[in-house]
Amino acid sequence: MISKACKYGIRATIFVASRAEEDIKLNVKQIAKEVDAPEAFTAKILQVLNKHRIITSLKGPYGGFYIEQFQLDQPVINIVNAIDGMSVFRECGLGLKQCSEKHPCPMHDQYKITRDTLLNAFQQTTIGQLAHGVNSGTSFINNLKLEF
Amino acid sequence: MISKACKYGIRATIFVASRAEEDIKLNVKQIAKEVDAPEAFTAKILQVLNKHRIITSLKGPYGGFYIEQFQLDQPVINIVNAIDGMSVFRECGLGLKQCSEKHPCPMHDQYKITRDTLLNAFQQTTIGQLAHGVNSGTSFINNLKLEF
DNA sequence: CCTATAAAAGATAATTTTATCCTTTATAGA
DNA sequence: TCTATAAAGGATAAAATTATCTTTTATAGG
Repeated sequence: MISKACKYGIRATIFVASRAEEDIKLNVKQIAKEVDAPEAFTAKILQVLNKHRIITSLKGPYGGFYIEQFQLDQPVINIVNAIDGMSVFRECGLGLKQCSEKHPCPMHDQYKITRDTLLNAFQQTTIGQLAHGVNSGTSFINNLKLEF
Repeated sequence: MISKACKYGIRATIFVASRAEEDIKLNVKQIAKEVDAPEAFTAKILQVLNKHRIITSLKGPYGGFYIEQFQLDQPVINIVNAIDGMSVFRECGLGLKQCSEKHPCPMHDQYKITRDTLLNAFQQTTIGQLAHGVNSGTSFINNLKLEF
């Protein structure tokens, strides 16, 4: 449903947002490492996010990625839209090109509910809210590092 | 979330099920055509479905695919499980390898709800029920053929 | 203005998923 | 037993997605 690129993008954005207070910029290496994503691929995704004004970037020394106050209030759906587009929320659960109330697939009603539930979650939740969860230690954007 | 192969598989199964009454067997060509899926790929999928006893096949002349009465009562989740496996219903919405109540990603609760809603739909719905919808004309397994 | 740094951009590669083709096996009927 | 039919199985191929590497552009500071 949602691409791997988009998931990396959401995690990266939340990380950058979680550091909004500190007046520092994060570079690709730091971000990729923190969110357990491949570095070069993360760079591409950050590029897209910057282009869509989800986050902000600055080139050169002391440059990097950061998030501005107004960007913290953006809903998470903006990230999904930037990377995957909105079509997933219109697509049929059984893959039909035409599937609607008038011409529904056999699972239309049930699938629509789940699709809309997820869309709603993405629309109602802001980047700032998720970053706050991470900062307060109630949620995480990376995997557990198991020492051995 | 759910692969294209799985969607083709569900549509194909529903079609075969919708013809359970008639004592005929359907061949790959007929099935692929009816559900708007590529023929050779559909053949592979039908193979898997037969192996998992979602549908039944018979080789040779007058052979083909058909569904038995007891198979009509199977929940749709059995098709998903046969083709994609159950891992999608355990996977993290933001792609973390470890994501659980104890170590949740920032969207864990919300994503879990949608994931469970869909799982529940697949578990509660039988193949026979969906086939009935198609037979009664309330739902469809193929695209509209627009004449021009 | 020069240098070092970091993102942007462009080209390419690897992997996964989707799709096709060819050969083998099973089976019904003549 | 022979032939025709249709699925099963195996080997490839094409497309899409994920991932990497190299070059270019912007910018801060000396």
